[in-house]
Amino acid sequence: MSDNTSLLDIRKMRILQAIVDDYIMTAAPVGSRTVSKRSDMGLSPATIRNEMSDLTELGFLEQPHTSAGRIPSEKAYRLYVNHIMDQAKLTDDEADYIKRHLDTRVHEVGEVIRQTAKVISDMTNYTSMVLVPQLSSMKVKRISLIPVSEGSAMAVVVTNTGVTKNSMISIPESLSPDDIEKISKLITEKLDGHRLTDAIESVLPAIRAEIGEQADAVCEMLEDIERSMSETDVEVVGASNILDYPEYSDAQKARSFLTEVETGNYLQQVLKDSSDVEMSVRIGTDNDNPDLKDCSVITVTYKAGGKNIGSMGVVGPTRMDYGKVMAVLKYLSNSLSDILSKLLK
Amino acid sequence: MSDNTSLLDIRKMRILQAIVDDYIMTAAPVGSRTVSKRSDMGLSPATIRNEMSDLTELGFLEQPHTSAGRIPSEKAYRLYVNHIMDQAKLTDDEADYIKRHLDTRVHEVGEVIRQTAKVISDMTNYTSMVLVPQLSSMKVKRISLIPVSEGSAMAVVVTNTGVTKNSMISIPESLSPDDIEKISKLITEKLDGHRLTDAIESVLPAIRAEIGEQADAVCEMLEDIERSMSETDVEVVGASNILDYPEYSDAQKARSFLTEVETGNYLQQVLKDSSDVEMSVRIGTDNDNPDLKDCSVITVTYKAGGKNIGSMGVVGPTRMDYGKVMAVLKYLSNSLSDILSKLLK
DNA sequence: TGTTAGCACTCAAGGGTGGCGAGTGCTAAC
DNA sequence: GTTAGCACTCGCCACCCTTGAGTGCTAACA
Repeated sequence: MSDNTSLLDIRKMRILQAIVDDYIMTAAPVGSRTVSKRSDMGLSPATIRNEMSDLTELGFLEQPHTSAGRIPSEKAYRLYVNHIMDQAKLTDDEADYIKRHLDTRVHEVGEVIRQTAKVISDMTNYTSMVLVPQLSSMKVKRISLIPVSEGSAMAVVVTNTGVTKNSMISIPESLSPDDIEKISKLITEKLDGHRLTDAIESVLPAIRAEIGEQADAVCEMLEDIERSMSETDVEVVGASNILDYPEYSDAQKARSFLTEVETGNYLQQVLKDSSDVEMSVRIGTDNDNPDLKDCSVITVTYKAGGKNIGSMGVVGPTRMDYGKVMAVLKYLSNSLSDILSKLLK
Repeated sequence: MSDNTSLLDIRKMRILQAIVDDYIMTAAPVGSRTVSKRSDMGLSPATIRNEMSDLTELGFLEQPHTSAGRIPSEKAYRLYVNHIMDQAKLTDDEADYIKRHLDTRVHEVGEVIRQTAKVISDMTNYTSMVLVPQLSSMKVKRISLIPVSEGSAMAVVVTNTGVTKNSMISIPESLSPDDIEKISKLITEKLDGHRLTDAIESVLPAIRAEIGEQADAVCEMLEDIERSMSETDVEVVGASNILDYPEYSDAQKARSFLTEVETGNYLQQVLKDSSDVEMSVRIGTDNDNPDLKDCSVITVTYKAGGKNIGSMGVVGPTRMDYGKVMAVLKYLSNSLSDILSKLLK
């Protein structure tokens, strides 16, 4: 991958940068004259043409048809992101915008997540997505069971970091509300400090010892809780932004993008898969999802208390303003981590 | 409104019906020949033309340009929905589809709501929305406060119908977890059988009498709970379906529709406003929202235990298959009411 | 040897033209 | 009251031509 660098001399790199930069702005094939006109280039169109011809041969550029300009290939975007691109910094205005819109007084995790997704989407004008903090890696502080009706209860799990999640579970009819309260206390006591995923193996024996008769029922409940807690939620904002980009002016293309985003399965998987790499960039067919073959997905992680607890990202056309998006995501990763670290203290 | 009926003789009505039916199917202006060819009409194009000319004068039809056919006006859709349209019944296949896809074994309200929204959208191919059951009209059975971290707790409200809702609230630092548990028991006891909205006026004095010192803090908490509980959630599915209709092939139009649906404020308001009329139909500019001026919104209510507890509906182009949508919604209103009545018993 | 000017060539996009067909309104006859 | 006939309108489409942006190649130049 990084061998690519040695394949290209500095001039080719600069020309490729010019082409990618221009194409990201305009979505129109870039011609030699356009590149040559860039003040800092100092080469005639003819020379540029020769270089562009080489770049095409090397697989970095493509030609929609003979007499059109060139457009960058996926390979070009990868090189661009890894070696060429200017690392953008946010302007003061942009940093300001984030500060004003991430309200640190909000005291609910879900609300902060939604705000963050909104800010990402507003600043980049692409589709943003934020995974809500994952419980699986955290330690349980408390599990409350609240009787709701015959045969059902709400389970609320609170972790040591203060992240909460709740879900309805079914309970055996044989358990009275009092029993439930007792069990609720008991499992909180036993699970305190353990991961939920370890619950069944490590803690159940102890529970079984104390409540012989109902043990099976409790075991089932715990499994139920564990199952529902491992379900992930993801907040998606700005899906319709895609319609601002001419490559999606075709209703059919837009439709398949939006359907994919609406169901969200693939993107959720990407966020989960990337939740341990600080920043990941998937360009075009890196996404093994045909509906997103002309899209790029960039993700970053966020932390609380120094530990990764979730990830967030952006989906947009392959012709994406990588510099800007990466800068925004990096900045917001820090902001969100700060806020959550305080919030979940 | 129903005066319109007397303005039109039966033949005009039948012609108008033919035109609306055809336009709903094809989205193309309907000409006199097309109407005449309908087997049951038995009139020549020329006669139809005369009638169409009258209908245009009366404001039921519009002409995009001289030599095009006619398209129905909003006024025509209103007449069509109220007096002309054949009341469609679902086919056996469709009823079957619903039975198979509304899994009655699911025991969580939220999940049932999501399924319902999905089914509506799949069957109609428009955008569906379902308001989750509203607590405001129900009586409280239990309020649990679960300490999460210093200064914050999760409040879980359970109503007598078994609907639950939870939210984070902030609590005074001075309250210990034990205090919270005590208060949780106390307010459950006092509020049992009351509406949450009455809580503060009717119940607080009693609470105040029992816990003098912390009463203000508790009062604030209750207000906080009440506020967050009155927030409504709405499940929206199938927004991208709009791209299947040629009137939204223009990216700009599609964009404004999708943005409006994505933020959801207006539609949420409509659902809330219509939560006491069995079925409501808003056609075009009935929606005082410029982004939806070419859309129609149809809503129905659903019940549990004989009482309206929420509403759901469909948004789509004004050229909407009203008969089908109304049939689907009516059927699903019953199904959902049945399921919820059992679920929330 | 690298750079550049010149030139012939390609091809998409845009504008103009004309025919086609769906539709209308009017009139006159049944 | 209904209908056939007819002249007229106008959007759509296919066709053609022009334009212009862009290319590749070649030959000359530093």
